Amino acid sequence: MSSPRATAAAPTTASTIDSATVSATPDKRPPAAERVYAHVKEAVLGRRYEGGMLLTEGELADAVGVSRTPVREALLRLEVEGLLRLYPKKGALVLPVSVQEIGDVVETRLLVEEHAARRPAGPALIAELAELLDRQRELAEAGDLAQVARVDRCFHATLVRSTGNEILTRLYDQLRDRQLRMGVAVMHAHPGRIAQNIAEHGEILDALRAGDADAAVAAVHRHVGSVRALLRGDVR
Amino acid sequence: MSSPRATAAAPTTASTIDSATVSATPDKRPPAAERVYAHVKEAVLGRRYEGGMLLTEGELADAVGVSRTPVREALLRLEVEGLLRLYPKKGALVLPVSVQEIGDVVETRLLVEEHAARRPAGPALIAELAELLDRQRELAEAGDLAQVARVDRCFHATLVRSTGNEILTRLYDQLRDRQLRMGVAVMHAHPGRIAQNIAEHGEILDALRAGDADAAVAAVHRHVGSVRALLRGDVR
DNA sequence: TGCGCACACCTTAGATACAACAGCGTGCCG
DNA sequence: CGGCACGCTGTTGTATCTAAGGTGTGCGCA
Repeated sequence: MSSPRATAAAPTTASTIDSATVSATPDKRPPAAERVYAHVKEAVLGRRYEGGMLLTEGELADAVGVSRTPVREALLRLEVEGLLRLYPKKGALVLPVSVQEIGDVVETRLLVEEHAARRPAGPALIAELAELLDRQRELAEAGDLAQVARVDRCFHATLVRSTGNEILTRLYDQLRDRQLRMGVAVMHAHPGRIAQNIAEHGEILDALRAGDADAAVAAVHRHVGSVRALLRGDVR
Repeated sequence: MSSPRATAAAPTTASTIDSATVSATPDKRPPAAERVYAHVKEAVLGRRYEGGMLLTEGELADAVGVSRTPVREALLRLEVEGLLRLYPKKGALVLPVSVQEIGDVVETRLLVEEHAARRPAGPALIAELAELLDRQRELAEAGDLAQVARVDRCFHATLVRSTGNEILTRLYDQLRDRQLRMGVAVMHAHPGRIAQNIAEHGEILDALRAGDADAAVAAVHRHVGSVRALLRGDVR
């Protein structure tokens, strides 16, 4: 634990020039500080770092095999995203999911998505959404739950992106990340939920196709509403 | 526009800091890295660092009188807030305000504020807003434009905060910051605007008092709409 | 004269070293 | 026996140092 410096992580120690430059190293350098960010984020979202846990820069530095400097960077970004809270001289607290947070996330999602659904949808958008929906159906039949969830998220993200508003798009992505912490097992726990999910997507798409803004908003409202119900039940 | 190199040496009007930091005050220390954040943010919002300018860590470190490490931290935060864009090995670009950004900010403001206005307002909220409006009237008569702007912002922020949604509250604050870059001189350039602003606030408050959600939303819509018109005209 | 290559400078990226601070336990003193 | 104070430990905050990357410029060569 207390080994201060990374001893193992030396992929670039290959001193022989030729081998290093040409073929031996398959360019194994995902931007360093990014690794920490990805590591922590994944761990927090995947609940491997549980809420209430206190992370320290040193620990993470060891765990990922870098120094504290990039760790700091990553922690800062994650705090802005609302996953951590940095305490001045104590460490980084993994924020526990609160009822407040769940409510806020869902309310904001609803606000953004309804806004997106209210706008008239062009043919390109409709085609894109239709394809995503098809894909989701296939994956659901194949039983690939993880992929289903991915496409589900993509469906919504596409809708939001269609507003052309970068602020909302970025915000929405963050919301989905935070929501990930709340309901990872939702789909898994309720297999029937997948069919309902797809059906609701279909309703949204149909309303958009028909150019009926009110219906689209209503469909989104129902859809997010049912997600909220699931999350409420999933609070621990 | 195309000036490639940063000519940012001059704007260090805050050079008085160093004298303050060293000896003048014995036990006074505003959180260190925060100073850089405040410095840069203020400079960017106040347009002393103009859009398109390329800041370097070293310059800022010198300017504020700290090392590059806290500068890095500040720059990172500011990038997330959308004021800067960090280019991998070049520096921090002060993002120029674009038409796209103006549109996005106003659209998002509108979305959030309308949402807030739609909710029924309790007596406490109404009282608070009424007091702010009064204060604004007084300040306007006294001719204190800066304070008027401050209270104006507070009025809206209070309304948004009344939703109890922390995500929206934080978002809204950021939006107002970004808007600051776009229309600092708006109020000053159009003195008659102040009266209109106060009148529009009054409309919002009245609608909330009456519990008429639709009217409140409409009033907010008009208000933000007129702000948008001003900003459009203020684009340079 | 024009093109290309190489070097030099300026930048960030990351690592490490150092200082200050907070919390806490223990031991001393009343 | 209780309270206070001191010091120890673990943490972040900051500074400095080294490596690597990129860009522009200038020189050499065709």
